[in-house]
Parts: sequence; C-alpha cells; structure tokens
Amino acid sequence: MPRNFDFAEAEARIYANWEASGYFQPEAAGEAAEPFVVSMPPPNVTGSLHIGHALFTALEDLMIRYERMRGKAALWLPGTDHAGIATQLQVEKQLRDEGTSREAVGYEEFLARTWQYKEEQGGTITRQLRRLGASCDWSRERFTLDDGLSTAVRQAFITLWEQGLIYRGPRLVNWSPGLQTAVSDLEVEMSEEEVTLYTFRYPLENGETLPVATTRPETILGDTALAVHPDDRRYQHLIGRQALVPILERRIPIIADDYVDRDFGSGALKVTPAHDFNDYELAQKHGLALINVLDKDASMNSQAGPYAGLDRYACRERLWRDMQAAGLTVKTEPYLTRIPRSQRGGEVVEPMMSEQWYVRIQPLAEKALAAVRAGQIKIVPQRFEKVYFHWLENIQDWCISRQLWWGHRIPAWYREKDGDPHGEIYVGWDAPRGDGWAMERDVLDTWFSSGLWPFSTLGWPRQTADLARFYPTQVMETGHDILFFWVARMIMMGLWFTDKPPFHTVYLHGLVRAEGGQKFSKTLGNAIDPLTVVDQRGADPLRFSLITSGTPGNDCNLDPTRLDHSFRFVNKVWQMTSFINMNLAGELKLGAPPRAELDLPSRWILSRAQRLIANAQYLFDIHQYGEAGGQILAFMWDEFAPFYLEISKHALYHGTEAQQEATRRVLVAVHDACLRLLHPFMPFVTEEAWRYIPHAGAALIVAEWPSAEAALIDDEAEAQMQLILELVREIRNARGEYKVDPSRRITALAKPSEAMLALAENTQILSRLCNVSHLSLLPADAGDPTNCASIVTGELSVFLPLEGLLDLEAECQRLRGERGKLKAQLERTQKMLDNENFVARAQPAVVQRERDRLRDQQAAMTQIAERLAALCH
RNA sequence: GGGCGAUUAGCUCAAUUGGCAGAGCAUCCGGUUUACACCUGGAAGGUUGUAAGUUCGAGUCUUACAUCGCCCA
Repeated sequence: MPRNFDFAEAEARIYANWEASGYFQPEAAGEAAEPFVVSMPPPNVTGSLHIGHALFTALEDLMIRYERMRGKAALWLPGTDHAGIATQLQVEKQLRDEGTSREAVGYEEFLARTWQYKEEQGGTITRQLRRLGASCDWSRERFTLDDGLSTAVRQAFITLWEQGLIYRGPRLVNWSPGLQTAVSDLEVEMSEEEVTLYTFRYPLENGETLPVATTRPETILGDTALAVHPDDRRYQHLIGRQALVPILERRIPIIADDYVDRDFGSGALKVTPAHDFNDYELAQKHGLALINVLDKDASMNSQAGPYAGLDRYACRERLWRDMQAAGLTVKTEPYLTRIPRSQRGGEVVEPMMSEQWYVRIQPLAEKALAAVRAGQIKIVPQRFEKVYFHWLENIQDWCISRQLWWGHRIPAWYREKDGDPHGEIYVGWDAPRGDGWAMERDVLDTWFSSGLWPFSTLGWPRQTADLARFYPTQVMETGHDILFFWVARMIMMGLWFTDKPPFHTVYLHGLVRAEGGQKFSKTLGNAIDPLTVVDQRGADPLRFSLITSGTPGNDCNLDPTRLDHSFRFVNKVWQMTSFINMNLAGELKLGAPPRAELDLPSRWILSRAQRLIANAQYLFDIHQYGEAGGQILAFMWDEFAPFYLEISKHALYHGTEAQQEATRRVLVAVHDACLRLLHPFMPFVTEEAWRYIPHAGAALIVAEWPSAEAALIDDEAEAQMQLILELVREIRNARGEYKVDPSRRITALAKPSEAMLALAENTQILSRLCNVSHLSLLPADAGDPTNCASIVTGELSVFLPLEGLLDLEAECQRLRGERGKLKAQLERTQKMLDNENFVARAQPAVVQRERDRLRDQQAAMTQIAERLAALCH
C-alpha cells in the first residue's frame, strides 16, 4: 500500500471505475429497490464551478451515496439550465468584441451563435462536477432547452392557456433598459441608497401652488394627477380642482385618496401611473390616464415634449433647471430610499407599461400552500415554511415573457384584426392554418422551464417508465436564496401538472461566504476556487469542509484553515488504513469475534463504534450532516487512532495467534464501519482505503450502510476504559510536570482494589499510552510508598517512583492543586444532590449519574487526602 | 413598517428531547517512541450580546432591549 494517498491519480481512476461499473445508475440496485431521487439544481450551462456549486454537490452527493448504500435505487439526475439572460449577455459580449451586435447579425444567426457557444462551453460545468466526485447518472443528463424539455414547456404553456391561467396584456412591469426586457418582481433587488429628494411647487389652475416632493423629477412629465388625503384639512378646497404639469402645462385632476401619507413632505403626492407601481394602483382606482414618457432604452419619448430624446437622468437635470428658472423649485436634500436595481447587471429598473404574458398564479399557489400546510412537503429547516407561506399568500401574477432571443419561444401566434396587429391570438403546438399569422418573438422566463424540472427531466408529458418509477422525487436540495424563484414554482407546477408534490423534503443550505461575511469575489481576491482546491488537495477535503462547516439554512463564513484540517484528516484516514493493512496476515474472518475472545480495549472500541453508528444514523435522519461528519472524525481521530490502534500494537506484536487474530478482526471491523460512514463525505479516499482492508463486496460505493449492533454495546467496558484513559492522561500530565523524558520508560506501583483489577489485567494500555513499563501491585497491608508521585482518578490510584526527579515540595503543591480542583467539583456535585428538588424532579438517570460522579470524586478525595497527610504537613 | 436569522474562546464554527459549554486555526510549553511531522503529548483561553422570567437545572424555553445580516412591503 502506498505511503501516501495519491489523490490526483486515485480520484480520476476511481471515478472512471464507478461510472464504468454503472453504480451511478439506479438500475444497479435492482428492480425491486425503492427509489431515492434527487433532481440536481441545474447550473447555468455556460457557467463555471464556484463554491456554491461545490456545496450543493457535496450535500446532494452525500445524500445520494448514503441512500445508495442503504440499498435504494438512487438516482441523482443532472442537467444544465439555458439561463436566458445570462447566456444571451455573454454571447452579446462576444459579438461586441467582434465589433458587431445581436441586432446586426440577426435573429437566426444570433441563435446559431448561442447554440455554438453552448456546445463549446456546455461541458465545462459537468466536467467540473465529476471532479468533485458527483455520482449522478450522466446517462440521464438533461438540458432545459433540449427537445424533451421544450416539449414539456410547450405542453405546460398550452395547458395553462387552455385553462385560462395565462393571459396577455398591458401592465406596469419592471423594465430593464439595458437588457431591453421585462423582468419579474423577483429579479429586481431593492437597494437602499442616498439620493436627492426634490421639492417643488406644483402650479394649480387657480394660481396657487402645492408643494410636492419626488426623487425622480423626470416623471413629472408623466403625471396624470395630484393626490391628497381626503381628511387633510389643508387641502379640502383643492379636491376636484385641476393642476398644471410644470413646463408642459397639461391639466391634471387633484384627487383624494387615503393612500396618501399626510405626514410625508407637504402631504400632497404627484401621481405618475405609467412609472410607479403605487401610482398605477391609484390610477386604476380613480380611472386616471396613463402617460408613458419613456422609451425602451429609458430615454424620454415624444410625450416628454421639449425633453424628448434625452436620457432619463439628463432630463432630470434639465427639467429641474428649467423649473428653477420658472421659480417652481423649493429645495433639494439628501434622502435615503430604496432604488430598484436589476439583479443582473445592477442598472436601475424603470416601472414601465408594456404588453406581457402572465400566469394567473393564484390557483397554483393555493395548491402549493396546501401541500406544505398538510405536511406533504417538509422544508428543512422548518422556519422557511413561514417565509414560503408569506410569499405565496401575497403572490402576484407572474410575468413570464422576456424580450430575449435565447430561450423557449412562447407558442403563440398573432394576426391583425381591426388594425390591431395582436387582434387575434392563437396558442398551440404549431402555427395555425391560414395566412397572416406571425409567431410571438418573446421567450419564457427561464424559471418557467426550471419549474417543470423534477418531472420534465423524467420524460413528462410522455408517460415514460422513468416518470412512473422515479416521480415524485424525494429530496430537493438547494439554496434558500431561490426558495421563491425555483422551489415554490416547482411545487406549484408539480402539483398542477402531475397532481403530486414533486418531492417530499426541501433541504435548504445557506450561502458560503468569506471571512467577515464578505461575498466571495474575484475582485476582492478572497475567492476560494473549488477547482484549485481539488487540484491541490483533492475533492475529499473540500467536500468534508463544506459539509462540516455549517448547519442547514444558515449562511457560513468558510474558514480556509478548515480545508487544511480536512486535508490532514484524509491523510489520517489513509495512515490508519496503512497501519491496519501492514499488520494483516493471511485470510481474515470478517466481523467482530465473539465477546469471549475480546479483551477490554476491544470490547470498549466496539461499543464506542456502535454508539457512533447510532449517533450518525440519528443525525442523518434529522439532516444534521455536518455534526455527523464531525462525530465520525472525532471518533476516528480522538479515540480509535490514538487509543485503540496504539493499544492494539501490544496484541499484534506480543500476543498469541488467537489474540492477534481477534485484534485484527476488531481493527478491521471498526475501520470498515468508519470508512462506510465516511464514504458519503469523502468518497475517494474511503473507496481507495477500503481496497486495502479485508472486505466483502465489489466497491465501497455499493457497500451496505452500517447499523448499530446492540449486542456490542458494553457499558462496563466503556466505564472501565474511561477510568483507565483518565489515568493515562493524569500520568502524562505528571510526567510533563516532572519533565520526565517522554521516551523514558518508568514503572508504577498500585495498591490493590476492585477498580485496579481491570487495569492490572491490561497493563499494556499504560505501557503503550504513557510509557509505563510495569505495574506492580503492592501488598494489601503495605503503607504508601515513599518518594513517589501520586496519581488519582476516581477509585484508581497509582504511584510513580520518580527517583531523583521527585521534589517533595513540588509534589505537595501538585497534590494540593489536585485537591483544590477536586474539591470544587465535589462541592458542585454534593450541592446538586443535597438539593431535594433536584433529586425528586430530575430524570432518574441524571440523578444516578451525579451519584456515580460523587462516589468517584469522594474516592479520589480520600486517596489524595491520605497521600497529603502522609507526605506533607 | 412586517418577518426571519445571527450574537458562544483572539478568528471560523459546533453543541441531538433543557442535564459539567466543545472543535479547528492562532497562542504558550514539550516530543521525530517502528501508521502518520499531512505526526504527536500537554497548557492557556468563556459571567454563551444585555436585562428580566419559567425551571431542581437555561447557550438551549418565554418576554423586552441592543447590534449586525437577510427576506418581504
């Protein structure tokens, strides 16, 4: 077995073997196996791996490998998303670099270019996922724009249309001037910024003026009313009168509505229905006119009169100057407000009137609410259910059309009627018969196709064998940041089209950030690039760090030193394997030997291993994977390796054949269980290590997940070993305090006692763990030996003859220190047990634990007191 | 304005039904003893944001407050 784990070589080889052996395919588990299906959140097809991808891959692969080992037909279905806006932007950038543009090359050519770009870039992300060890079924890989999924999208659209749940109409939308498309509410981020609040006098028809404030003076040109509060005494007389739009002098009504905040500014509000969502609602209510003053690129249109053609911000300045000249301005002041910005690109989005397609979402939302309320779908962590409910209860119709070229084209055709080019609309699979029909140019929001993902990837709307067997899926694992974008929409669409919840559990992970909560970014230089880590350290350390660094639903600041630690853990696993491997001899019977053949350390470690397995199972059941990983590491690194492996050397090197055999079997049994538990976290090193210990089965990836054996739980052995190991620590401490060279072997003396029996039979433990070569039992009637350091833990008490090293005064001081510590502990325990309420009301097991503790502490106290009396004054 | 989360060792994070607050890194003092220096023995470091409450017992449950972050309007 190689001295070190050559992860670079092994990872590539092992992954190829797994894939070639068909383990990634659910069929490997057999026809009868219960399915366990996870749909991979499809990364952008042209994307490149970042830490977020690495996190979801680590978590989903962990779940899939765990269930695969439990015998399920595990299917992790991978795929990529065409990512409308993101991809189109990249191709447009390419074209710009070539000195041309989307418009210049035209629709057909642009699409061809984008497909070409997809073909070139498309494999990147999936190749990178493989490097992380993702055990997904690549034979089932899908792409949101492939034929099957396009059919699903069209089916879904047509169905909703026929059910009257899709409509087209003029609405106020969030318009992205740079991208020249509508975006949905979710794609707009409100950013708190300091801007200028402009206050001016709105001229009224009667010559009066009314002070009004706005942060967007250019929208004055689109005002169609002034509004005041109906109960506002100051303005009663103005209600129903007219005002004059500054500069344009257009007449607009003064209306009353209790929406107006009397305490803001002057208490009067300008109303621009075509460029403000609240004003739009006011306009609907009061039947006000809508005047759009912006073009699609956010320059002013002809409605802006003398300002037509100016950019929105240039217009803002010019108009304000003109109003100043007209004596209408009052003041400008800094003002903190929320600016709507495009999630992609960050430009300021303008509310604008336009014709868009919408899904009437209410009926779908109701089903989605009911499914989670009824517990058909569980969200982990549960607190996100409240967020989910709140969003769905207040959901707005979903704007699904995008003025992009790259995407699922809306299957609608128009024909002119009565001068309206959109007078007739036809929705269907193919162009309608007859002349004059033109197909809709808009495409669908990317999330429309993503919403169908759990079932479209399995063949829907065709009733395929996969759909029958693997739908509904089980777990949806994804980031909490796309709960609304994606998860809620999948639930709505899944319930609507298949009448089944698309999954029974939603597991939400948090965002991974850098130290101090900063976002990872290339410009800040704080990015942890997953591929660099994999190149330098292998995939296992990255996966282990990501899984054990955080808890479900919580964001986490990833500490790079954790990667170092995980890397060392991989080495630790390898070295432990190496030790066991080099101490094997010939055929070995698998499994733990019968209890009668086991020594104390073996009974102890087998018992501890069962507790680990049971704990890990519990933690997996409640999705606490990080804690489970931590416990496996702690068991291996802090118990199995430093204690059992060390102690086992005695039996291996000096024991009888039978003792050697039994020890080997225990080593292998415990290590085997650890490797199995660890496999979902660190698939590569565990798979490779497993080959070097005796095992049954072709590969660890399909080995059975361990279950705790109650028969191996041994409370007595655990208690005895706990005492002995405590004694070991004490002896090590004493050696340290007396500066005894660690390599120097010393002897120990002990007075016989019941507790000493177990130790006397296991002196190899002291020999191996604290270099005590020999333990002599003193005659029962002998007094305390002189010139010795005394070590006391519970009922165990030993003496270390340290001739030449022992300083009486120092020893007394040490003993007094021990006594002081012990006294404090003893008092605490005594106080608890003196409390009648505690004894009466606490759980009996807790009380018993304290009683046992008291007994041990009292025993130790007695010994120390005796020793002090004998040695010191 | 409403909701959610966080606040624990210098830093990054844990802590299963309430039961002696733990890791990693960093710090200090030791050691290359035949699996591992990608190792190892030990030490130090905490009034768990503040103030009340419930309880025999609170990091954990309740209330209020503070600071930071996120979501929704």
